[in-house]
Amino acid sequence: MRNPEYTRQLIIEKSLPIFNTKGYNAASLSDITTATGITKGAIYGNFKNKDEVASAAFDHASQIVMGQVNKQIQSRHTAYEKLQAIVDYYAKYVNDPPIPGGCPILNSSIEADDNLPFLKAKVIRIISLMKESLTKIVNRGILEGQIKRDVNAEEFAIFFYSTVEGAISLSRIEGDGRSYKHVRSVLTKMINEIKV
Amino acid sequence: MRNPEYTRQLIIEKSLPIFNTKGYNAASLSDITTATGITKGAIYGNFKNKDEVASAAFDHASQIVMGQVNKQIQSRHTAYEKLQAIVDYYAKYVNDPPIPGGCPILNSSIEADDNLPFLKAKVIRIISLMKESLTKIVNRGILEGQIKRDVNAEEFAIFFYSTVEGAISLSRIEGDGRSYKHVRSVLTKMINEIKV
DNA sequence: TATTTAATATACCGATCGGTATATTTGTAT
DNA sequence: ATACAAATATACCGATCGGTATATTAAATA
Repeated sequence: MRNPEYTRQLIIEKSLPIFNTKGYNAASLSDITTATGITKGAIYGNFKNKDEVASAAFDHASQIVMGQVNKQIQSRHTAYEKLQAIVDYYAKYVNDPPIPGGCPILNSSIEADDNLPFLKAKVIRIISLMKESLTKIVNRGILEGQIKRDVNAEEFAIFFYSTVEGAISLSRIEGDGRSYKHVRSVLTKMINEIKV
Repeated sequence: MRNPEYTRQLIIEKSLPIFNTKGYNAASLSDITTATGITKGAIYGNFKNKDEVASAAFDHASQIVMGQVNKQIQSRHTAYEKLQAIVDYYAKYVNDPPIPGGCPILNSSIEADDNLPFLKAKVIRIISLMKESLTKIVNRGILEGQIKRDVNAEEFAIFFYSTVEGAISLSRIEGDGRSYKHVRSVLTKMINEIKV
């Protein structure tokens, strides 16, 4: 009662930016109680433990990121427009990311790698989805005669995603978008080069 | 007495892999005392606080990485060979990095970004050195007629570094080198394309 | 409106954190 | 050999951690 679904959602939404900025270890339960205005009792009434909160928060983050990326993809009608739209979309991760703290996939990837197996599995899955989505764009582009037939779709997708994530991390730590702009420039050229 | 320089070095060398795998926050003083076999008294006799230990450890990491990269650079005599050697060098970061936990620059970049200003400054500096080093390779390559004159050296350097770091994070979380191999393949093509 | 039950708040737990004050040990110089 | 000083070890500090047991509150049912 007192709407546990709302409480659960409140916890997820308020804790996500905390996990994404401070990281899983540094984000404390008291950070979450402060941010939500509710108590530990309510948190542990809705989640088994801190891992489950972080897990749910990451799922929420994945949903946001994938949703926004898919929106970019669906609003364009050719493969090269879709790719360019994704590059442009990620530009905002430098100064105004959809979730404070930068890209949650990249952040969680680094932190979960050696220490958080429950998160690692989720990160791997969402990265796989991203790669798959990008690969499909290229492959469909080839089928529809927009992209050159000799392009290795999966290879291009992995390369594309690596470059974008790397550029975000670079520009974020530097605190300005110059590096990302340079990378964007190169990626734009590459997108144009694989056009038919 | 009892060789404080040795003790200091011991602390730095033993704490570095701990910081690099667990992250600054999760790495505890007791982790370090366990790894070194010395006590907190010895640590605080040689360092002001935990920040200073992490700071010194990161400096050590920077030295290792830059040293190994420079070794790759110096052992090749053309720009494209140098660039290819760097790509090949970073391949080992996936399964057998020089410092356990992956690339300390990337890891620290993500963790320091929003929370650790003392580390952030150091990360920015070492990234700047990496970019400068890569830019010089390309520029010198242009001057010596190995690289096409219309290549934007700084842009290529930033792009190159972003891609490599992104590829490492991808391959590390996935736990195998397939993604890195794909990225390597694309980068090799690009290196060949900027050759005269 | 009284009762029940689910949801949230409160109060507390042991463990561990970074850090410090002090005791002990060790090398050095006298 | 002894005294001194520097380096390290020990013992302790308050704060905070994640987590839990219990009390309180509020909605649903009757």
